Amino acid sequence: MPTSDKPADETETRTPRQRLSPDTRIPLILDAALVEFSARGYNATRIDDIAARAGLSKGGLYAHFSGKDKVFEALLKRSLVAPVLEIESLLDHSADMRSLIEHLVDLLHAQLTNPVMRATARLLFSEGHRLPDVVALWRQNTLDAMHFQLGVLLRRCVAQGLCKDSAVVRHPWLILSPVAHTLIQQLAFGTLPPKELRQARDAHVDMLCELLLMT
Amino acid sequence: MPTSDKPADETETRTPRQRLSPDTRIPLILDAALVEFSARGYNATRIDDIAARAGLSKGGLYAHFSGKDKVFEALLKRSLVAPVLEIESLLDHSADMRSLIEHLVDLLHAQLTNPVMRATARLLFSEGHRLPDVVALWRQNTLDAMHFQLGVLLRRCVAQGLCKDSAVVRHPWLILSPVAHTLIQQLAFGTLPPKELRQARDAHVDMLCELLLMT
DNA sequence: ATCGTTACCGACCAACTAGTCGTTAGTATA
DNA sequence: TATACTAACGACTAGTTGGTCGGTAACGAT
Repeated sequence: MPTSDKPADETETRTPRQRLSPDTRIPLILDAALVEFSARGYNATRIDDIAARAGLSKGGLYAHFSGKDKVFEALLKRSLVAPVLEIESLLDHSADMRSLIEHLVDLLHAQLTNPVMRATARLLFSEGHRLPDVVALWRQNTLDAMHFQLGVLLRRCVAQGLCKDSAVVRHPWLILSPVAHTLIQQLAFGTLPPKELRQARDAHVDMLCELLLMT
Repeated sequence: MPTSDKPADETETRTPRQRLSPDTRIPLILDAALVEFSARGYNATRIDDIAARAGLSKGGLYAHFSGKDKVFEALLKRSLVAPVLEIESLLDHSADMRSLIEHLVDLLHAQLTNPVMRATARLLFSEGHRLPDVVALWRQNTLDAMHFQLGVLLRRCVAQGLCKDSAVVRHPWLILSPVAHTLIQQLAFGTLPPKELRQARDAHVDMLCELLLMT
């Protein structure tokens, strides 16, 4: 029996070589980068780790991206396109104000439990200063757009006599703020138990009902 | 004129050697570490940078701390002792509910504009996972304590007939949440212009008045 | 003055890692 | 099957940085 050309006790699975087109490989790399970057931050993440998770070697990765920072940039830019809030789906409930509020809060909290969104948010806060223009773009496309849409929606409800003209109608970001609080807790303390999340959701609904519902 | 023993164009001020007692040097090191860590994150910060900002060399720094992680730990632990909210100062205003609310919101927003607090918060979110026990301690000492104190205060106001029994009385964290929203914006987008900060403050007051004031 | 203590210096080392590049091997086309 | 193309490999380089250590100098005590 000939001795193998590799040490015989190699238990690792040596996937021979997987050749993929850039269109399928690049998303794999970005998925891997999201996991690695958000787990350890930009500097502590090694290119080799991203490459390994994406199923290729560092050299292979450099065939698709010219540097670590380019991977990071592409990663954040990809997350720009995701719509955060589909206001349209709220219109189905616009007859009953309470169910509209509940649906809205549920939509917001669903974002909180989305791991991809959480990872992106963590990167945005801790490493966003590397790409100020991308962050500014995200602010426009996501945060400001959300505030605007909420404002339009609520003012229409007021005009239709469905709800009171409250401070949160004039300042729609107040509606989002309880979610910001929960997000901060999740970033600082890790995932919250479902019970606490449900309580946060209910408290949020209570407050909005108190502010908006006609007595 | 004899040539100096150093290159003549050395413009840097070579402070000969400043010998300080640990009691005065260590705070200097932690101050420097807060600036450096919060500006660039844990991994991107070099020991030499902290040392230079603290006015000594790397070797000198290692006379006080046995490693980079120990500096970081001492830094976060120091910030634990700072009281975040002096509930007592609110009691002076407890006669007039509106002025109590305004004073409370002003206290919270003052924290937001405190650069030390902002830097600590940034570190807590982006690098807190390195020291989970310190973070847990911070949660107990600061966040939970604040929620508790707010709850006590508000329930007393309700009992005295000063304000309504609102959702925010049952869930005091809702009162803090607009501040969380502003904090997130500051972390992601840098310092906000004073005008926006004032608008956020006013909106916050408006909402709380709407929720709490007897009509 | 001298002596002991210790905060501090700075050259050095060892480990780590971003990025390079000549080579290898899948895949498509003829 | 032969050939061209290119995704992928992996050993290597160059630069960076956490940590060490023998020595130096400031300061208090006698």
